[in-house]
Amino acid sequence: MSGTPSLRHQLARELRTRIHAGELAPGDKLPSEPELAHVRSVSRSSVRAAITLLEEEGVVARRHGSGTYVTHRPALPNDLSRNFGVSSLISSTGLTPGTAEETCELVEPPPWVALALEVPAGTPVTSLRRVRTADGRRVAITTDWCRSEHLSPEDLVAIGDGSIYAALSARVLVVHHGVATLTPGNADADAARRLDVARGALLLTIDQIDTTADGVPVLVSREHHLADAFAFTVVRHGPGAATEVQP
Amino acid sequence: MSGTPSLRHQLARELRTRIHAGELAPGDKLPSEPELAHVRSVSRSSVRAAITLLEEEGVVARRHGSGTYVTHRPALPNDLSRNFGVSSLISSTGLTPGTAEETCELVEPPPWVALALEVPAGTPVTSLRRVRTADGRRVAITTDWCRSEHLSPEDLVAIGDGSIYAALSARVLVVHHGVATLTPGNADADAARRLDVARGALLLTIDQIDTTADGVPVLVSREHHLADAFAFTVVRHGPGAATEVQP
DNA sequence: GCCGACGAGTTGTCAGACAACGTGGTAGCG
DNA sequence: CGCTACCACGTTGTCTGACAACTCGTCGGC
Repeated sequence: MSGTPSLRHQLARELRTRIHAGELAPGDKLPSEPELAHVRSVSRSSVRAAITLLEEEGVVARRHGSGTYVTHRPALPNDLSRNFGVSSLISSTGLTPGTAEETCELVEPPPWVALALEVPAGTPVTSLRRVRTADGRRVAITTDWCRSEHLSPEDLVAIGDGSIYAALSARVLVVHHGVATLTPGNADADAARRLDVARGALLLTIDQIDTTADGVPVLVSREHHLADAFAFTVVRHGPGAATEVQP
Repeated sequence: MSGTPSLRHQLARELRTRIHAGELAPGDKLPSEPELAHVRSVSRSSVRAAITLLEEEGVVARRHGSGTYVTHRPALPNDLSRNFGVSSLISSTGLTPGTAEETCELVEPPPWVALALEVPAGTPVTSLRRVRTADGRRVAITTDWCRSEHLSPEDLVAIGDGSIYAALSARVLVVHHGVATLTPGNADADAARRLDVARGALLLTIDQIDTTADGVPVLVSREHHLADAFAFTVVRHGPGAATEVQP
């Protein structure tokens, strides 16, 4: 697919890395656009486009006539607006991710999953069920479903610890974005046993539908997280800046 | 403060409205950049900058040499990445928002709130505590804290049903973004009484710190939502597109 | 019928210019 | 000495025009 990302995305990525690396601290002023353009030997248009990306991400803020500044923004532990897997979620806290009780099979999905995957009810789909651990402690139950013609159970066992996203990308099914729904819940008997906690323990459930840029759903997942194992955060923009809902 | 938003933001807003209004359906191709520029009598640069904003929001996707297309994206009931108040959250579901048990006073905040507001522990701050209703049903408990020099208790009772954000904006304290943390929980005795539910009922708690573009914290809030009253969703981008965490 | 080349249309990048705005310094005034 | 008004400079915002890179339908040759 798209071999090289566009120039502005490369530039944005460079700047983002420099900022996150601490080279540019919050409140610092970025070099001026003409200067950045000269240093990298690109046009000012491209630099501007790149900075616009970062601005929309909330990483920097522009001030007309003054300069562009790195915004004061806390390092978010687990930014929900980014689509990471559970493994990177765990390793980002410094713990070692692991897997227990992995089950990979062809199953008849729950109705809501069939609906999300746009397959007729009753159609068998590939399912991957795992209990995830952090430094050995059981912290989450995850279930992934995808259409059997996209990934077969054999494909899944082959990838092992690799990301499902990577496996899908190899099949030209690049996940563009996912829509997640969050609901609190209590552990039922089965979940309590798998997670090795008392029945009724607090869980945060994340149901998610991942789709390509064309709107084709490729992956549906349900994750039950132990409430005290993670803190989920999200940056919320606005309120005035954008978005009004209409009836 | 910034009287007029920059041209590209105006253009982006227009396009966004047209798309959300259904004038441009998912999958549709936008008019070409030169055409949009000509129709609105602005330069192509500004149109490009506007579309770049929408692209980063995930509303449209560009394809080099082909065109710009509206992405397939479901209408999200309550997009967490947007910073709306509880009132608009309720009214967006078609119900009528209301308030019960409103308390507005000067209090000594919990330590985490004092920390977030960057005031010495023990400093009295303005606090607004409300039980929110939807069509009369009690659905959420919200508590807002802000520094007393920003908004006094008298200011708050004056605004009545108006938004706190609006009151802050009038004081040149424009909220740029907020960072929210989500945790599941069970209703304690007090919460159960206020919400008129059984003790132990499932709640979703949202702790949020709103700051200006300069990183000045202006509003801290804690909201306890009845789990079955709302569904919170968030769009998650990636995974490949952006963001790699580094140690 | 199939395949390759072509061309119109679109986005991506470049270059240079001027306008709008903030900021700091400086000269003038009280 | 302190304060204010003004001005020059740097930075971002927008405009104009051009060309490169790419997509996709079409048309001609085989």
